[in-house]
Amino acid sequence: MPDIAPRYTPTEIEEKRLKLWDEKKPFHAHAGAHTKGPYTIVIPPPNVTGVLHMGHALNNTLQDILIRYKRMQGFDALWMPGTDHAGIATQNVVEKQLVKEGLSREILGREKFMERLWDWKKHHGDTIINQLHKLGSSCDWDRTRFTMDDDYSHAVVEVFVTLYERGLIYQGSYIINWCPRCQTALADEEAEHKDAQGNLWHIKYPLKNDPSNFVVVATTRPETMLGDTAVAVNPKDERYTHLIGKTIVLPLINREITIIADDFVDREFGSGAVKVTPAHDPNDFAMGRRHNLEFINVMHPNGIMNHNAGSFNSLDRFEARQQIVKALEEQGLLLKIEPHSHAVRRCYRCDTIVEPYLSKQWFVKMKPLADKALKAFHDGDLRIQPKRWEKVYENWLVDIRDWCISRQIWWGHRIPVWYDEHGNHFVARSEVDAKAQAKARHGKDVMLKQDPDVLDTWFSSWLWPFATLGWPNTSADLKYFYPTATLFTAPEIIFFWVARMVMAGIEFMGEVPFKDVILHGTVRDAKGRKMSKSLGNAIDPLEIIKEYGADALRFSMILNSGQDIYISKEKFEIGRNFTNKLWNASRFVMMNLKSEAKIDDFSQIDLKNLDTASLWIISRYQTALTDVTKALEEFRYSDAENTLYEFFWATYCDWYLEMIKGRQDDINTQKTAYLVLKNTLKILHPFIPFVTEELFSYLDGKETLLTLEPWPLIETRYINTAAQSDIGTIVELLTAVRNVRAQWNIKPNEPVECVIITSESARACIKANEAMIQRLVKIAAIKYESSAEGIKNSATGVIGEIKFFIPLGTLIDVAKEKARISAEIAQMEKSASAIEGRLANEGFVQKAPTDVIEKERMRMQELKTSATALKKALECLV
RNA sequence: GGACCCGUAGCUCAGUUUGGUUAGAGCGCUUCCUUGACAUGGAAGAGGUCAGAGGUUCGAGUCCUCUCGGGUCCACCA
Repeated sequence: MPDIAPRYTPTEIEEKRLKLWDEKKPFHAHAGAHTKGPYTIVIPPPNVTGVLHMGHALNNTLQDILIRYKRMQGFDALWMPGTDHAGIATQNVVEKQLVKEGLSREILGREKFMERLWDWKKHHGDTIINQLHKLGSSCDWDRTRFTMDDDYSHAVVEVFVTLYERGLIYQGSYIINWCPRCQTALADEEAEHKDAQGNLWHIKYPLKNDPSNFVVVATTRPETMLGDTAVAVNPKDERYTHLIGKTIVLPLINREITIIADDFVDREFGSGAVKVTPAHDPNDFAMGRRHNLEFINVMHPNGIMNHNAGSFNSLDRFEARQQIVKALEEQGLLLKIEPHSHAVRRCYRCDTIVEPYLSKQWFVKMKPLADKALKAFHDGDLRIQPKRWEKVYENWLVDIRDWCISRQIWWGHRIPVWYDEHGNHFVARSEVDAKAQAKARHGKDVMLKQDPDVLDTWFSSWLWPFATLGWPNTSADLKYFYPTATLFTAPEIIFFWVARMVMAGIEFMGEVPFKDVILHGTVRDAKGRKMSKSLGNAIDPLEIIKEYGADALRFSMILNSGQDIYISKEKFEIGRNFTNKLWNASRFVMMNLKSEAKIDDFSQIDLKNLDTASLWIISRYQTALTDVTKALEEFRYSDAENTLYEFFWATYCDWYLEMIKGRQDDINTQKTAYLVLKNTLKILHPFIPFVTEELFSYLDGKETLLTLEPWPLIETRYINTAAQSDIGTIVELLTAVRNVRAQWNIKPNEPVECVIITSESARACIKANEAMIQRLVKIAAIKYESSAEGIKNSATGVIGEIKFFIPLGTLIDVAKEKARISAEIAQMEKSASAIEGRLANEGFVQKAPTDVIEKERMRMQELKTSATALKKALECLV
């Protein structure tokens, strides 16, 4: 192996690593390869239309950290990758292309259009997968699935048919959310509420028998009045009781409608009378059913008024609105226009205002599914983090409404339903099955036509955790790797995806699809705005990778992640600087490293002859490892990185490597520096996989696939414990400094660095005064042994022994130092008297718990003695 | 209209669950330093009425109420 290159070039080494990983396939998971069992996660499948954005980068980095960690722990760690066909989104993209060519899907016809879509998928659909790959995601790439793969589609059909057979899928005419631009039905979740400034138009509806009298109705959508088939009032509303049953002549088209009474009507709102348009409003639809009203549809699916609109036929719905208002005004039927802000539903894909529209669609009956998902949650089969999202999940399931799953587009899973010429439907797994059913029904072969619609995208994604493993076929993999362990995703899709996956998992696998759901924040710019292309504030992850490296991208992002993540380009310098530091420190350790120093285990270090700084770093390393492991177990990745950043940079580099300069010939020191670095690289690997593996391979002297290396063991014997105080040690320590100065001939104003090993009892006291002592004598590190046995194992075997080495050249200003210490003494005395005051307070003594009082008393004692000791210490400074 | 989250140093956040040391960290900033691992570096330092008001308490960043500011999710009053 050649030496580590003097300069760190992320792009180069990342390419090299990716190539190696593609070749060796270390991410491939075999059922039963390891004793620890399976650990599965599935990727939230990105859309095939997508290009990598920061949200993906975050989501996938989190998953990669988890799965690499689990792999190193010895699990059969499977990360299932794949993409979603994203029905409407993808169809829109291709339709836009067609427009450029002067074509449309109607011109092309279904078959040709589908070809174009598959073509598009083939050439662009894997873009995002390649980009995730670049990020270092350790997915089992050979298993990459697509929601429209043959076997996956098979699963979708199976689910549809099974649910139908279980009575959980039905067809019906209802008011659904209709996007006039995409010309398809949308689920409730796909029609987003957005506030809009509109008007409330108050319109006079004349009575038939008394045309000079009116009922006033208010509406935000005047164009729908053409489809009115009643006016409703509250039965308890005295203003109107005499009018119930009377006839009204609907203005503009002079159709006669009746005044009905319905409890739904709010007497307080508007005029207290409501126009009823059963074909264009969900409430009115319900009223229409209750009162057997006529359903008059006044619009074409594209939002253009139809023949029922009389003279407004062929106008766009918003144009019609204006014309109608104008006409009403001219006829003196417009009472007033009131500004009114309300929420309007818009298509989540194209932002077009959604029209409540009456049509025949397929629905999933959600209540029975939701109840099971709720029960699983209440039974603790499912945990959601952060906890505040639990309620969101719960509420949605409690108030759940049926799910409209048919879409009037072509890109997607065709609904497995066939119709005969009478309109009877046959739900079947295949056309052959459907034909057989029809034959049984009619006693002869009949012509069947398949439903032209396709299924909602989420009707396939909700099967993702098990359909990717081959369901409905029972494979060994499915049995072994299901259920998955943890799901990392964005809170936006709790309803769309998470809750529905839980339902499908329980319904078809009899088990929740994952134990833990971790919902992470949104990536925002420095000003807190969502990153989006349209705002122009998006930072392209690929650009960051190119400039700083994927490791830097990953590291910076996770380090920055709080609830939401605020990112600007400069933030990525932290990651770049850190990886660069890692590189240089490794170079330093490798300089003049003897080959026998290349060890794998701490037991190969002769602790008895080890310098104290090395003992200290081993202990600090063990502490860091413990903290990081704990943080990883609790999904606190930002904390884990912080610990590592601190440990490696501030502790290992700034202190330890500086301290051992000059004694690097010592084989034990070399061993320690080497092994601690090597293990730190391991611990850092899940976070920054490229640079750690590259450096590890240099250190190891051979190509190593770090993700297959075992996670380092926590060796508690190297970890120090806390204890009580022994103020004498400080005095002893400071006196010793004087002696050492004399012995080593160091000038009085020249500070020295030292590491001490001391008894457990001195810890608290030294700890409390560490800052001051460091200034005074530069205590680099303190090693504590907590028991007699520990002391026996320690390098010196002597309690309270103080070792000094490495005089520093930096001068300090003694007078300034004295002033500082005096200030500290004053501070301590102040604190002590504050506690004294508290202890003198009757209320405190009477009401505070005794252990608190005891603690306070001890603290005051400590402060007092510390202050005394420091006063003595001042005398040391000549 | 309902529910939730956030407000702590110039910036990003810990700390609040269970009230009890002198409220912490990183970045940034200031000053100084560098000829051999690293200026993508090293050392030292300044910087906070814990959004505001009131309450509970011997004691509040932490618990309660309200106000202000920022954000998110849900929602069929036309």
